[in-house]
Amino acid sequence: MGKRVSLKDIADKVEVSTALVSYVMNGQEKEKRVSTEMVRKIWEVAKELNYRPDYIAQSLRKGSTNTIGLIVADIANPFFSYIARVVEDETGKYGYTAVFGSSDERSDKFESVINTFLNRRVDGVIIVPAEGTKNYVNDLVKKNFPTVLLDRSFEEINANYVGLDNYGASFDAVTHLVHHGYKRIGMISFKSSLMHMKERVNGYLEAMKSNNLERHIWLQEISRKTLKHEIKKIFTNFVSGKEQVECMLFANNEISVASFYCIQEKKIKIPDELSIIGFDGGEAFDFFYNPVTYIKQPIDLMVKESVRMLIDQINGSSEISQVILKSELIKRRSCCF
Amino acid sequence: MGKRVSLKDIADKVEVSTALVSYVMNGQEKEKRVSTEMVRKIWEVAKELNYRPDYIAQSLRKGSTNTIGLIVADIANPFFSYIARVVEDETGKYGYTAVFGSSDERSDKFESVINTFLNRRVDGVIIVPAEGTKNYVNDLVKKNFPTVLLDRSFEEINANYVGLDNYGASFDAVTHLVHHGYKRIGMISFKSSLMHMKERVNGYLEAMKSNNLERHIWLQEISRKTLKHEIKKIFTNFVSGKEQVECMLFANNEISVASFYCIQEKKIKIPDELSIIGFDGGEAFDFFYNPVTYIKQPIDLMVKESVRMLIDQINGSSEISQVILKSELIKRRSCCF
DNA sequence: AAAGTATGCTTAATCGTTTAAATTGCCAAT
DNA sequence: ATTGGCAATTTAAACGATTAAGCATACTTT
Repeated sequence: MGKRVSLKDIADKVEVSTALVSYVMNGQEKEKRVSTEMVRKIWEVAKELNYRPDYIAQSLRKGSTNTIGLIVADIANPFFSYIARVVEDETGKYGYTAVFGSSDERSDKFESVINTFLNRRVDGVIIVPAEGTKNYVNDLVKKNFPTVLLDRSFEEINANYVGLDNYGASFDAVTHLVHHGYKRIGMISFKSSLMHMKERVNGYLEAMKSNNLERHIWLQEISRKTLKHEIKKIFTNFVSGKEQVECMLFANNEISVASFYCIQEKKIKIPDELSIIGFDGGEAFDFFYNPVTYIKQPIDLMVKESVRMLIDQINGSSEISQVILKSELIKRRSCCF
Repeated sequence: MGKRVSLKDIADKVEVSTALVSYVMNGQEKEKRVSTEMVRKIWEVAKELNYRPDYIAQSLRKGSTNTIGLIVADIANPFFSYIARVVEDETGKYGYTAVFGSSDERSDKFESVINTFLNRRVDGVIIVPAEGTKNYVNDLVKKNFPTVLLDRSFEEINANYVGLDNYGASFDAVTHLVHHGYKRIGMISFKSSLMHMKERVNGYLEAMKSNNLERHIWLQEISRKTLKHEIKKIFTNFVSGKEQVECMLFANNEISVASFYCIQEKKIKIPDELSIIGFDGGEAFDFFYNPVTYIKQPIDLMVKESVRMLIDQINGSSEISQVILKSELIKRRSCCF
């Protein structure tokens, strides 16, 4: 493979020092008083040799890579791949490149990915933390490593965070259902120590209570590892009439999609036999035979804000802030019609 | 932020040279005859200081970054995000990290992304080429830069390539339809100079011809830029009875999904009024009110193969090969029922 | 004429590694 | 006594950039 062209190659050809070439390449010809004629010559040769700066060498010298890491649960999940896309575009605007990694919701993979990022000297990270990564994340934050938590956070960690008002989202959704006459409103969520999940559940519970529907609370907290199996069990019971529930709220898109498959298979009529409402949206929600009502997160806004916060930190700001955004209920035929 | 720990910090503390520490860190204690006692001490201090090698420095010195670049059309598109996920896992197995970029099917963005990759000194690239990038890709290949084309290729370029038997996929799909009694079979595809698109169209055309259905050829080659608008026009005409077509083959998932939205909106009955069949699959295909028959690409296999080929090249192999894989027709209710 | 200053360029250290080659002691063999 | 060999370690260059500091030379000032 053709050898790379370095500053030295240009310097040799023009018969000057590499310093001078560097100044010109970086547009410092004014400050460093390089003669007009020399600037011309150097650019000419640089173009002739098709010079490309070596970012690796620049990074080593400058101590920064102009790279930020994004770690999500699974880049193949539409929710996260959309986030990735916006991160890519947004960081690009600031002259940064984004690198991605999937944690699979496992703390060991999470750590391995983030260690790789750190070894590669990313300037900062945007993290959708996985279960059990609290201490690791806390260490990062304490070390003052530029970090922004996205979508999920931990209690007792004072970190930059951008996320949804999850409590309010659930609360409002349930309230909306109640206003449409539903009483037996249930929820399927993950057993999780992560704040966002807890808040979604709390919003549901509190909304039920404040509407005097405590006796109708129907909460299935399932484990991610046995997702499909547990969902299947729930709907088998539902079909056999064991579960008295008119409407189900799905706590995220994984649960939603798994439920959709089950509902489709068991030919449960939506919304006649059961109303449903989920988080996040996506193609599955749009094309389910009756489009599914969902709680829409302002992903673009969330990502823009988190990138901005991260870049601020990288540039030295030590201000810590939590940004909580409002969701929007997209009403469709799967309930309240 | 806490200063990084370097080899020198360990060396200073143990009072030896950095070379010795480097040998130990790289497991070369045998070859370099480092004393057992010294090995112990160095590891002890390394752990105490929590030493992490600086990949940037290593890369500069070694001339390789252990990174490969993947460039797709849009990381938010489920087809590509799934590819990205498999690439991430697969490269990980070889000790490589993957970086991603989206071209948005634009040659200028494509070049800008790949230039960034090259400046960052990725060891190789897996490319889903965009329209109009043939010359650029050709240059890479000619320079012997490790490159694998995925999903799409160009004529007259002798590059490593992994893709589908697109001609056969279309041909077989149409043949299958013919066997089920369809005659007026149409296709919607993109106007494109890219091989995979042309082949899909050719497969359709040839299958029509060899079944004596030439008179029923109905081919809409639309432009990606005006996708939604043109799709809308097509279905408006269809509804008004202007188009005599019983079944439509969608040339990729973008066209499919755009069509699904239109079909849903216009309440066209599938498969009663129109049968449909698409490429790629995904949640949209699964949840469309009648699940959509589609041509399934063996993505896992394709990616595994392309990563393997790329790593081979990086390791010095100069063998060039084209791997063409077979698709599978996933039959569902949107046609032939 | 001496001193000051503006101009245009070079020198050399530095970032954190890797690694070929050199060095130092020590012991055994001639 | 000299040589050779081995074990254990050090030295120093290299990767490709950046950048503070230094050094001529020429041009103004007083």
